[in-house]
Amino acid sequence: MTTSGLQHTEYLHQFGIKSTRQRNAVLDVLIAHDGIQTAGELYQAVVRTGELVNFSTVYRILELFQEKGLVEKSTFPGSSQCVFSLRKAGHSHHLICLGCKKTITISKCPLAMFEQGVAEDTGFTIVGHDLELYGYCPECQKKRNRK
Amino acid sequence: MTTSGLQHTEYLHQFGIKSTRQRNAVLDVLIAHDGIQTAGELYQAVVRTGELVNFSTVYRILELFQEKGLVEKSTFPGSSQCVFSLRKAGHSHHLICLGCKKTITISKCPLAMFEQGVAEDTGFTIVGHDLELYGYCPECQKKRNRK
DNA sequence: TTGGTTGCAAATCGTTTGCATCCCG
DNA sequence: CGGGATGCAAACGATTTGCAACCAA
Repeated sequence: MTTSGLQHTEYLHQFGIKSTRQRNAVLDVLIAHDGIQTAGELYQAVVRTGELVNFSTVYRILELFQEKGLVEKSTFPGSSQCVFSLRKAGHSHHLICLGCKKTITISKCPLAMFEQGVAEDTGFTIVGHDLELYGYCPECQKKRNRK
Repeated sequence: MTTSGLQHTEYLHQFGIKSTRQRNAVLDVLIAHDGIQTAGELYQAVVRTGELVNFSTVYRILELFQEKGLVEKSTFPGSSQCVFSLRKAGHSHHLICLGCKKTITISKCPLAMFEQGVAEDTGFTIVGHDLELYGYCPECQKKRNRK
């Protein structure tokens, strides 16, 4: 860990989250990796930074971060595994490469008007949606073509 | 079970699936329930019809049905549980009530053009997407307002 | 000081698998 | 009859929990 610890503390406080060594470490990893990762990958990454954090603590921290709106929990397409990502300002979605799991954050969301229409048609109050796009990134496309 | 067994057999054959007592029973439940359900709910429903089917068989059948394009596997928002639903003709999505889990199938999908734009921007080949809307149905809204 | 946070280990949940038996075609 | 389908029980991976020790405020 570097001098960023203090900044993390402030950042967490903004979300009403008490700062601890472990939470700073998890936040570090979330910031460093722009995209989605499973709890396991996140845990591995924390360990790699040299910080000692228990696996169940990682889960508890992720749950807390999610409640406070700092991270977003979603699901890797097809699998039943949860993935986590830092919530960006505003509303965004992910484009996920099925080959290498590379993730691109998409800040445009085409659903606002659509939701409104659906709400009118159904009488539902729509509070949100899950949207993930998936496909293959340029590199993985090449690999697939070679086969 | 009623006389529908024979119809189910034909239906399954259309998908290249051999008919068995257990598969007919699962298909029955899938047809009866318009919307998504977890493997567990589906299993319970099968048991309730009086058919004897093993839990792991249900999983195997659902996996097979999915491979053959008869059912769709997705994820319940927020949770890590898989849910299954009969695949409708064409492309569709679900609007899920967070209160009572009632599901409405939405046959419109606003993403085709959006995907094209994202593909051009990123160089990705986009092969699909997960989209689920969630909110509260009219009944559950009332319940919530009473609190 | 003290209530919230963590580590540890065990429990739990959903899902998958190996293998012997069974049944559809 | 034969190969695929099933039941059973055990394995499995991911996630959650109870409890005692610990630490940030």
